[in-house]
Amino acid sequence: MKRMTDRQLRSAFNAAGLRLTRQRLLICRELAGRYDHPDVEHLYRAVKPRMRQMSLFTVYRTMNALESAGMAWRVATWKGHARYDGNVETHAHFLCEKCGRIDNVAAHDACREMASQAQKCVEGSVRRVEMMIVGECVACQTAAAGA
Amino acid sequence: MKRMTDRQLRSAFNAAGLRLTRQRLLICRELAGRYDHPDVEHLYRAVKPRMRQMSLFTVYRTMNALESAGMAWRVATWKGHARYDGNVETHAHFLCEKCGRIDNVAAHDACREMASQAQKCVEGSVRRVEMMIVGECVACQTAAAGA
DNA sequence: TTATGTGCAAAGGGTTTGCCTATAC
DNA sequence: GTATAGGCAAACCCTTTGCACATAA
Repeated sequence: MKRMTDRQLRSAFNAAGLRLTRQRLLICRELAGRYDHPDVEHLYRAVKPRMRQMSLFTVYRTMNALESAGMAWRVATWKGHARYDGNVETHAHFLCEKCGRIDNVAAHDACREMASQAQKCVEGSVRRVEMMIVGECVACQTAAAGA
Repeated sequence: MKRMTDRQLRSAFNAAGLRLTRQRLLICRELAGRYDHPDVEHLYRAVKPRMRQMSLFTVYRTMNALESAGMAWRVATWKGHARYDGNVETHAHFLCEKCGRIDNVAAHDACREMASQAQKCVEGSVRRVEMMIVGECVACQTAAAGA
């Protein structure tokens, strides 16, 4: 999600037919400030201390709403957990299969190529493009070598 | 999975420390003959009539084994179902968010670019690259327009 | 022969849904 | 004021695991 004032965020929500509640505002702010592509559980744990009555269910529902509105992307599933990204522009990720770490990747050329080609390659409509490099991160490689 | 004789398939399994059982053979053959990226349930339904004692659990375990061995890829998750592909070369997919249809996509240039760049873009090791175009297929667009 | 895989049942765990209350518009 | 969202609990459903038996090597 791009840097937005509360007012801009409210407009974005309303344009999507959604209301901007205090819970949703807090979740959006948390997601926008993160680059680790958190799952629902992590978002909940980060946000709960700042709002006592925040519930895990609300985070689930908020993420579904954001995804439907195109304001956030479900970028991967790791060990059954959905992982989210507030950055809704075509960009690539690296997923470590061992620890689940997801990094942004600067594969600009490939992303440009894919973004520009996507619509020509398919019959239907294109909503977004996901590019993921799957492997093992350095930390896990080091740990495995040491063990 | 490439076209293989039973003998070649057995060698591939054994090289991965796996045994080629009648169940696994049947599942592999089914997966190799499909281009719709089936989930476990669909594989099971296709294979069950040809082997009475085949169990759903075995399909789950077989797919996990194939994935670990790099003989099949879990290419997407749709509505909580893991979807599999026997073709383990870098290629792109189109996923229809409405109906879950997954097609192969001929985005050769982008795939080549991504495959050649991937290792340069990340610190860790690269196991595979997934490229997915997400949108709505023509059938669903038509259905929506007609409704 | 012996480690590996299968079948079954039951548990596990992330996610969704129904209902009532609270709140954004 | 009214439709929408939150809170809670219970249900859902895909998937995994433990154990005894079967089987590939």
